[in-house]
Amino acid sequence: MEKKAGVKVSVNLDFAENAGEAEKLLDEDFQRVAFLAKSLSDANRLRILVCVGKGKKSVSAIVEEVGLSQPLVSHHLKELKRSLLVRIERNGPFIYHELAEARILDIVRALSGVAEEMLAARKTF
Amino acid sequence: MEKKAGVKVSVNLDFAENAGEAEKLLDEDFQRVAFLAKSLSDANRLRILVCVGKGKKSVSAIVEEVGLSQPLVSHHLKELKRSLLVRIERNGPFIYHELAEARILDIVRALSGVAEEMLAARKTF
DNA sequence: GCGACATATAAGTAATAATTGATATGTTTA
DNA sequence: TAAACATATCAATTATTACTTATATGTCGC
Repeated sequence: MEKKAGVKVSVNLDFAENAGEAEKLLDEDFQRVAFLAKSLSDANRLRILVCVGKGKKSVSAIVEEVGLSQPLVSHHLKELKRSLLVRIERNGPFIYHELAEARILDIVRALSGVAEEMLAARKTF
Repeated sequence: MEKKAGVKVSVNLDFAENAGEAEKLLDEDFQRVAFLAKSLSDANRLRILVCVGKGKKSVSAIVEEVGLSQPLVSHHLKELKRSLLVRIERNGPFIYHELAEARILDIVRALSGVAEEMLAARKTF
C-alpha cells in the first residue's frame, strides 16, 4: 500500500452494545463533547495523546519523544488529565502517564480519515 | 430504555474498506485532526452542526432552531464551512446549509459516549 | 429605482489558551 | 542535610476565539 496514496481510512468504533441506535443528543451532551473535542483540538496535545497511547510513559520520556519543552508537555498533560483521557501513576520521582480511554484513538483516526477524505473531495472538481 | 440511565452508547463508525487496520498517524494528520476537532469544540457550533445534519436549512431557520443571534450563527457557519463540514447552496435570498459529511455525527456521538462513560467511571469508586 | 427581507461583515470586548523562561516542589541517594 | 534529578507551577506574552451591537451587502418584488 502506498504511503497516504488514496482514501484508505477505516476505523471500527462499534464499542458497545445496541449498535446502530442513533443516540439523541441532549444539550448536556453538547457541553461534554465540546469539552472533549477541545482536548483534541491542538496538534501538540494529540501527539502527546498518541504517545501515551502506545504505553505508560514518564514525562521526560514524552518530552523526548514529542520534542516539546518540559513545561509545555506538563501543561498539556494537565489538560489531558482534566478531560479524563489520561491517568497517572506515581513511581518514585517518575510520574507515569497512560491513556485512560483507548477508544479515543479510534475517534482520532476517524477524524483523520474524514479530514483526509474531505480534503481529497475538495480537490476533485 | 431510561433517559440517560446507564451506559448505552454505541456507534458504528466502520465507514470504509479494510476495517481494523490501525492507520499510522503522521504529523500532517495531527494538524488536520486538531483543525477538525476545533470545529467540534464549541457547544453552540455542535448544536448548529446537528441542526443542519437533520436537513438542509436556511440561516434564519437555524437561528430560530438553536436560539442564537443571527450574527453568531453566521459566524459559526462560516467556521463550519471553513472546516468543510458544511456546504451551502443558494436559492434566492436564502442560503441553505447542509452537513457535508454525515459521518461526523457518528464521531460526535462516539465522543458523547466516551465522555459519558468516563464521567460515570469517575464517580464509581 | 425603492422597500423589505436574508445574510454577511465590521468593530470592539472579554475570555481563553499556547508558549516560553525562570523557579519552585517533590523524590531519591549519598 | 545536600546534591541531583523529575515534574509542576508562575509570570508574562501572544494569539485565538466567542460574542455583541451596529452596519453593510445582496436578493427579490414592486
